[in-house]
Amino acid sequence: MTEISSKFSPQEVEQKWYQHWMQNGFFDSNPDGREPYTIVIPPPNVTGVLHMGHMLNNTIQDVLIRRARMQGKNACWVPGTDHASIATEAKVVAMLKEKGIEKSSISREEFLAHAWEWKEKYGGIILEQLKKLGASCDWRRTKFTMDPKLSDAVIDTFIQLYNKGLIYRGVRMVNWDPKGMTAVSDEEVIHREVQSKLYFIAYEIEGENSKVVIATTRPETLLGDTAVCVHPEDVRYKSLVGKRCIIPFTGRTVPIIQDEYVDKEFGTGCLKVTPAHDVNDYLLGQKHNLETIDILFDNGHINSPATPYHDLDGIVARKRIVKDLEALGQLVKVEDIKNKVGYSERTDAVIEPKLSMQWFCDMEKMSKPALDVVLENKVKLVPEKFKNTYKHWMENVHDWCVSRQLWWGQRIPAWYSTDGRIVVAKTDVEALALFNQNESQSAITLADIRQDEDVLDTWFSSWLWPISVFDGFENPDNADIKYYYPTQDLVTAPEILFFWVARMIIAGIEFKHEIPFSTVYLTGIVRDKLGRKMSKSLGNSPDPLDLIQQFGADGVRMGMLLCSPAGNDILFDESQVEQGRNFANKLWNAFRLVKGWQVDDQLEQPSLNLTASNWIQEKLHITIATTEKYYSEYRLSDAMMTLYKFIWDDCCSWYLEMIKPVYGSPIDRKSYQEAIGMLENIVKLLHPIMPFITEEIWQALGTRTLAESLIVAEYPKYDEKKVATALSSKAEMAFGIIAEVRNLRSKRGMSPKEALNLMIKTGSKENYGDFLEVMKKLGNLTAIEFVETAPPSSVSFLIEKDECFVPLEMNDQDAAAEKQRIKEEMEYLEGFMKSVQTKLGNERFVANAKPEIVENERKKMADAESKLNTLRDSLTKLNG
RNA sequence: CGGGGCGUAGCUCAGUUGGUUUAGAGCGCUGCCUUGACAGGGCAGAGGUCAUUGGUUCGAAUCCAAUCGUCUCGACCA
Repeated sequence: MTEISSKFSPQEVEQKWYQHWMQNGFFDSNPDGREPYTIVIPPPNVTGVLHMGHMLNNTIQDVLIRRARMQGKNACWVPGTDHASIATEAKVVAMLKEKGIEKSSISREEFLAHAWEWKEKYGGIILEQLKKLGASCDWRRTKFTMDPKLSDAVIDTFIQLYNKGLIYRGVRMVNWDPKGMTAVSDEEVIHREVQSKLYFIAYEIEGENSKVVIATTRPETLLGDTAVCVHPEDVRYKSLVGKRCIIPFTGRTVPIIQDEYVDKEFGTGCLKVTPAHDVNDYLLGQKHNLETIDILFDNGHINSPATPYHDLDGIVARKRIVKDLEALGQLVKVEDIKNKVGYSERTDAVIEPKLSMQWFCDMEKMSKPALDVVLENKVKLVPEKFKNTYKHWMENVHDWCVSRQLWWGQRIPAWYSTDGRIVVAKTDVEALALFNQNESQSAITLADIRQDEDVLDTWFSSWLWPISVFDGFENPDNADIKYYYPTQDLVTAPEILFFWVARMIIAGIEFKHEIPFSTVYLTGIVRDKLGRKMSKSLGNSPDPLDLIQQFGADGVRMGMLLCSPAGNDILFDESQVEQGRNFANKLWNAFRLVKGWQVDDQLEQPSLNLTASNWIQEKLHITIATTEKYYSEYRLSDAMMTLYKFIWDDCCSWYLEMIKPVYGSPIDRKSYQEAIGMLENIVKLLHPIMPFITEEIWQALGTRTLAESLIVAEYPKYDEKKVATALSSKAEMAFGIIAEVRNLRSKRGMSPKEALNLMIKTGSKENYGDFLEVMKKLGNLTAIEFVETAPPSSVSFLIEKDECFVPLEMNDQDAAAEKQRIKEEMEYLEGFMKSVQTKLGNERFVANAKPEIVENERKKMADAESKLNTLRDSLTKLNG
């Protein structure tokens, strides 16, 4: 046994077994007669590297998949990545810039060639990192949202929805990201409260020597003002309505109009209206037929050729305009104000509301059935509290802006003719045919049409994921899609419940007429121990691969699970993965102990070991039942903790200590084999959570064929017969006595090696019979006898209703301490009885409470009374 | 501003439709213990007016209301 290290070292073990599983195809799944269990991975961003959120999320998926596999299901975990159009395009643009190439100087085709090259080089990193974690994905099935088949699916569904009238093109106010130079969806805008300034600016009234003062946080937008608006009931401005005022720097005059939208209390009660750059102003503009003046270039620079601010950056222009207004005496005052500003999720640029021509997906009709399936629990959200959030969002959906002004992604299959017509078709040839189908006179040619320059939102690919990874669009009858769809569980972060989960449900129903998965497990957000979200900018996130290196993948997996109750955020602290590593080490040493025993075939099994074996079997099956229940409720951390306590406390602290032969002596064959069997059950139960160390121990416990690898071993099943022995409560009493005896030694400064005798005064000796030998061994007791009366000079303690005595020489000090102890115990009991008596003395309690509750209170009372009597007797004797 | 969640031991959390001892776990903490599987260990111990206030009830950590704190989602107040 000396050749087995006392410390478990994960590194080489992890690599060895991951290769073993991979090379022998244990992760692979093909349709067959078994029940399928399928998870599609939430495809990480192809530019991404593994962070703590991925670790948690993918650990949970792997636990579910490995457990299902051991339960005999056909487990299929489909991996892949998404193309993350904005993020990837930004990275490629940056890379090109470093090489001295401007995106604007190359063609779309050249750019895409660079992008693909970049993707091939860096795109697989995150998947390789998942392997370090132990993820048992079917890697043969790895998909990318821009794979030909998945792209075809995107284009085909776009065409299909367009033909159904669910996709349209229109000028709308969109969220413009001036850094990414693209529109983004509402969901990609993060609103943050910031400290801003509110500028009060005087506009001259045309033809009069008077002014009107407006208030704005964005003075530069005045260049695009096309009205000033007041509240119709605002008496202060009644006389101004219908007049015109002069917009500074532009020489333009705009009407003063009235609308109830204006808040009389805010600012001066006069609102400047810029329909091109504010959603509300846009609505006002439509209502009052106002002109729309777009004063921003796509890069956020001012587009106002007649003014000195032309082509200045928006922020620079703001400063200049404020300064110039001040010089003109038109800046009345500046106030500090807190307001919410939208930032781009991808580039962190300030979002500019901007009017532009975009493609939209009509969400209202499609979302209704997707709401119903969740409300009816056909798609179960775990934890359930997310149902509310989901409902609220689905009842207030807005149309989804699906076009992006980028090159990286699926190009929108819309074609424009030089005479201003639009068709949607898969290829230019098909488009041309559509253009010409009703043409009686001169048909147009390919040279007369051009394709839309924009690509589709990445989520327009991801929402098809559970179908497209199985080729369910092009080949709707193929074996995979028929077998694996709908999938079972989806594990993801609550942040993308709408971005992704809701849209997948919509797509599933729309295109497949079936929900894509039956359960959505929403993990918590990983935060640091101060409760802050982990982020690159804060630098508060540990590197997951460093953690694995330091604590082992098993330790990290277990550490993460232990502290992640469903749906609650997890406050990550390194001590948690340390706990995971320590647990792995504990298991390792239990294995080392058993493996090191000498076996003597001549030895009979002692009765002690038989009891131990029966008792631990009983505990094992209670544990199986408990974890089973927790898994069914997706309470993984509770399942984990149940196993932790079973293994550490029941198996290591009690069972192995019971059967452990004295140093240097051998063990009997039967006990040895039972111990090995117990270890085998433990590693099976633990394998989904800690795959590496368990496979290592499993393989070392016996000679295994390939097919007998732990990853495909049969998961232990609950057996009612095993708990019929009813040894648990007896064991608890024995353990209680052992603890009291140990405590007694400790309090008196005695060595654990000093043997003692024990006497028990009880009415039910049968409670002890099985465990007498256990008590002797673990309590270091020479003899245990049953007595009718208390022996002289002894320390006593109570176990349930029974009194136990340990005969000891008692000096006065000992006797006094003993008396004190008994008195304290009596006080506790008296207090307890008083509280029970209050209940029983209350007539209304006795009248109203359920009979069994009242009966139980009476029993509590009687038990306490009998204990109290026992203690009183002991005290009398001591006082003797 | 609106919706939702959460406040139980130093920390992270359990506590099942109100009653099983005067509330539990893991970690941490304190004391003691090392030739003997493991100091990444063993044994023992301390530690909580269940956020606050009121209500319903024979009985409340549990149900209701308000308050405070905290997190989260949503929103058009310039």
